[in-house]
Amino acid sequence: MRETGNAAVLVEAPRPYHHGNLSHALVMAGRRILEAQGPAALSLRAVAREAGVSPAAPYHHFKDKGELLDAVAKEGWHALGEMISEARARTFCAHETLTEIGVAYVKFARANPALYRIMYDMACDRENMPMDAKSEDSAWTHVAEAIVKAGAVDPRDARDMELAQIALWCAAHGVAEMAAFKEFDGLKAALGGEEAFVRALLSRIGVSGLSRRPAAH
Amino acid sequence: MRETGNAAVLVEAPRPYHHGNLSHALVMAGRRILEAQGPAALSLRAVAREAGVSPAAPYHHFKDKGELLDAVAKEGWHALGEMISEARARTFCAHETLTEIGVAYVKFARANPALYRIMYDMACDRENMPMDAKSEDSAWTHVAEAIVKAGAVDPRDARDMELAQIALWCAAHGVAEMAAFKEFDGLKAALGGEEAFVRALLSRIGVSGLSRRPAAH
DNA sequence: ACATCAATCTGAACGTTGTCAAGTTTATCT
DNA sequence: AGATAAACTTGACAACGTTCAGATTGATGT
Repeated sequence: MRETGNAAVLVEAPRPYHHGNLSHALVMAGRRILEAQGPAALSLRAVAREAGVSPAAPYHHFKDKGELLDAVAKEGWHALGEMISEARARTFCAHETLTEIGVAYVKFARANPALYRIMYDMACDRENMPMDAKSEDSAWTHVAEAIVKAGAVDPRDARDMELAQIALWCAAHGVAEMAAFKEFDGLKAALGGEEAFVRALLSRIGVSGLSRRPAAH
Repeated sequence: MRETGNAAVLVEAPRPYHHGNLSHALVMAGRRILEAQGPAALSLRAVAREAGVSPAAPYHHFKDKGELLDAVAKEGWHALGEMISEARARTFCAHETLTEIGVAYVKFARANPALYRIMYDMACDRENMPMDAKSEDSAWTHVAEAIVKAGAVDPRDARDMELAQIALWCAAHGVAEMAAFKEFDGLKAALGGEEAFVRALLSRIGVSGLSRRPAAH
């Protein structure tokens, strides 16, 4: 890609003036900082530093700090989508699929808490869904499929369909963020680890039974 | 703004050097800024400015910006607790109570989104619950009571009890944050407003039936 | 091959933020 | 009254987001 010299013995070539593709490198640097030092350390300048460029360089690729974070978030949603796809591929019965997708979602959010927070923040304002439902292979459509397979939602009732999807998303999001509370460390341990805790909550919420039509009260 | 003159015709006395009780005034100023200008505008200096003191004054009452936010959050949890109490007082049947508590929770979070975000952030790290369960009259105990009354949770199984409470909390939190997505504006309108949307989600998640023991899959 | 040009990156700057040390003002206690 | 502690101000520092005028480069057209 870059080096002109004979041997770049170490990792990086002696950084040519033009970086190759900085925008991608910046996003990666962002993720690295997020994982290593937490969300408080994620400054534009720190990202630029990590990528080895001047503090003003990012402005040629992103109009804002916000736009950079957007890109990081997009990356995150993509990665989460793959986790969900894998979870779906591992399962057979539809109820199981819903549960496993939920667990995968929560696991991802818990493994990258700072990233997940940014993903959520960025998705809030956007008009369009993070994982675009248009794509045939999106996680969103996988969930829709699983819900239909699982039963009682009439796939012709688009509104009800969407509600069920959102409800599942709510549950996953809620559990993911609650699992971050220190408060529950004791209970987690008592249940045999965080995954058990998460599964217990998801099943309490009735994720695997989300397809049931709600009882009129 | 300052005037020392004879009559403080308007709201405030001509602020003596010692502010009375600044800590409280700062918390209030914080809430005001949060509501009026959003979370991005909530800087220590802005809060101090709003309270009419120098940027360094808050440090005599809070060790950190974080500690100030903590205080703001505490205020928020208190206010939310009152909403929940009211919701409980309005209802009779236990299923209804659970639903109405959920709706009240979400309504509060949606009415003060920036404040709610801070409340969540601050609760994350803390060891102790935001609404302390010890108090006889806490919202947490109200929920516990409603869950027991609603049925199938064995109140002697403390662990199961706690799980049910957390599950309800997850649901409320999830719905509250999902309701912030612009994405769903269309669906909200189609359902006849945000409250209808929220109720549909909560009932889909099965909040009113949270007391059911989870089905083994 | 060479000049041109737009894209890319640097350097220095501005205003704002969180935080601290040192000084000033007020209240309280003896 | 005089001393002591509490509450507040002033002024400073580094770090941040952002901008802008230039320096550097790879690509393009001749």
